[in-house]
Amino acid sequence: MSSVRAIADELGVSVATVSRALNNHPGVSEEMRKRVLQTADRTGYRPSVGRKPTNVIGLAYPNEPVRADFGAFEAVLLAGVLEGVNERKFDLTFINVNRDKNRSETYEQFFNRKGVRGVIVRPLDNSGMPEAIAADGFPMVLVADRSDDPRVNFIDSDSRRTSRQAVEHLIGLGHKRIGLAIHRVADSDHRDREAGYRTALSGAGIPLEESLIVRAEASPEGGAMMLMSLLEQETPPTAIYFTNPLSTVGALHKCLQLGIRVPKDLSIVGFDDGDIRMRTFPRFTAVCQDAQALGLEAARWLTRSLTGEANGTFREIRPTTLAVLDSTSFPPLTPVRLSERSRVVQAT
Amino acid sequence: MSSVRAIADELGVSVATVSRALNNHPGVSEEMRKRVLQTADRTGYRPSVGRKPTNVIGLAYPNEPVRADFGAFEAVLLAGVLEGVNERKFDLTFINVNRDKNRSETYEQFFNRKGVRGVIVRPLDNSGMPEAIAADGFPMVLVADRSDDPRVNFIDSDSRRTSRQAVEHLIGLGHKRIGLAIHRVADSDHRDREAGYRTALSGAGIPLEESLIVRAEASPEGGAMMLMSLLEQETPPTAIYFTNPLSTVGALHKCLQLGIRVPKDLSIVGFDDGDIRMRTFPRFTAVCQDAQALGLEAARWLTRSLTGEANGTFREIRPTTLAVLDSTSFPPLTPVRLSERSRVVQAT
DNA sequence: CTGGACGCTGGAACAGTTACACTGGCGGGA
DNA sequence: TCCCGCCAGTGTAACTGTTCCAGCGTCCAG
Repeated sequence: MSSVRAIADELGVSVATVSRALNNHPGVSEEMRKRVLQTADRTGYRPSVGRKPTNVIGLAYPNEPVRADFGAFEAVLLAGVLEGVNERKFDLTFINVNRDKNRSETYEQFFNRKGVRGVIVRPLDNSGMPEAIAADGFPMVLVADRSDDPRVNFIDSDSRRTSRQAVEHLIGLGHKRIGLAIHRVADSDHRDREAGYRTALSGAGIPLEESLIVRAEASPEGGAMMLMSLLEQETPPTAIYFTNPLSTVGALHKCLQLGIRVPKDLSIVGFDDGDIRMRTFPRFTAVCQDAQALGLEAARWLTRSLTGEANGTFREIRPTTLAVLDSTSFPPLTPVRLSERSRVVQAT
Repeated sequence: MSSVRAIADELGVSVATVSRALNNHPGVSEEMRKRVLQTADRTGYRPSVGRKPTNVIGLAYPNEPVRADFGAFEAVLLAGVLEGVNERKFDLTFINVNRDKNRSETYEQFFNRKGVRGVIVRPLDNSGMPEAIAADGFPMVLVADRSDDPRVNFIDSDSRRTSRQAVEHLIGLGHKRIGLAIHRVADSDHRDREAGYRTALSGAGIPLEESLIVRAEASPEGGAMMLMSLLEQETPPTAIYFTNPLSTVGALHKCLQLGIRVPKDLSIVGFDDGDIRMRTFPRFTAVCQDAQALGLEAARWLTRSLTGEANGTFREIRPTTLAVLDSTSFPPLTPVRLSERSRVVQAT
């Protein structure tokens, strides 16, 4: 293991210069900084202040500032992560990567500077950050997403299979026209859910109609909008799969408002990260993702990996489950259709 | 500012002994540890590893492990705290006090060892922890609770006044029998809400009936239970104040299940930390606490205090607000009463 | 009585950071 | 042209705290 003094000796400079270069302090030339960083990287330098080991892992958010709309999913995920790090008596700290990371430092240097031994990465966009961290050789695990890069450890849930089951459940009840209400941005989760939907339809020989697929924000308002937009069509669907908890809640709320009886008039399958499906009326049939388990297992593996109890790469895809509750039933004799003025009318 | 070497010189011992004593390492006599700690306390010892300043504040939870039932309130509060620490480019780390704090070390030593410059304290019981931290002189702010100790900085919201307004709102609509559904453990929040209820009733000259006050867990199930228990009474209330978001959600859900029309058959006032009141059916009239602002202002003050932009003590009581939505109306001609078998019947 | 185990302590070497001094190049004014 | 001052860049040394290993005394078993 190299030290600032080893690096200083090798380059023929002083430890002060090395320290300044490593910490992005002013007063050191760009040329010298580059040489120091190269040597540090090559010799595998890790700072160890006073040799004291610190048992902290970071929760790395790429976006700044950390999302204000701290939704249910994030909260449940966090609860799992906290439980997981607690098992090995690690601490958890939030790290705002975009805010603090210097352009010229590697991820390994950045996280070392932050004093964490490993990171749980929660990406919100396609930044390539997980791959870059893994390439730097820093202990990491990506949570609630996946990567093709073989160096990236991750845990994700696959909602494709269960999404297919959910739609097949609707088909089995007799539904022929099934809508899909999906998040506007197509991350891997929502691609899975759409793929499951398409597979179920084609498996049952039901022709796919692009007009039955609508997109909006993953919010209650978005859910209400997608519901309306589907039910205002000429021949509306008799069942809808909402691929997101918040949009499901919004749609169910709108149904109560409009007097649409679920599941008598319309069947709804939703998506659930926690237990929201139990709190709506009616309780809704849902594709369920155990967000807490995702965070728990990610933190567990990372901490065990750091204590030497685990090794190798970690690539886990957890299945989701289908919970059939009260929002799905047989299709109505006459499907519900909304007029332009958002009033309930009977379809012809 | 003293250092381990200064303490060692003063006591005539070695720095190794001082370091061991300060970090609760084995291999140092209890007598020696006590002397070292006394001297450290007296000279105002603060560790500064390599003189590197660290801008981290801790979120101190007294209970272990950190609550698994990470509810909406905690999540919203945390979102505010994260936003607040972000403003001054501080980091946030979770600190599990019961898990890590050694019995023989002071809070100041403990937090210094953890590497945080200040703490936001979120107590879940009457542990006396906030007072002890303040007595140690460590920068702290208590959030979502208050203390009589003049050294304790805190931010809390006062739901007493608005609770009174809420009940007066019901009285103004013509309600005479108003139930109170309250959390089983009487923390300062729930004491406020009960006090507001009592004040409103006595102000309107309505005699208080203890049978109209019921207590249960702050959960959807608890809310449903309290609803049932109130509506099964001989002369049930025509309006109920649920002092907690989750119990309100549970009660409204139960009403939909039982066919009780809110607000036509029964008026309900709830409590909201975020925007849950907008997601239920009907949207419920609520005493609203801005949990995000609580966390935001706590973090803001603490970080500003650490950067020298603020000083003095911080004691803020934020008012709650009454949001009148769709769950409150005039009392019904014949109040709803539930039989023992939980079926809707008409009261005589 | 003696040897080993053990508890406690100190010396020294280690980790990284930073105040201060120094050097050399550059520009501007006499 | 020359000299002074400034400034960027670097080194020296002093500082922070931690830990390995040796030493010293005590106590107990053989």
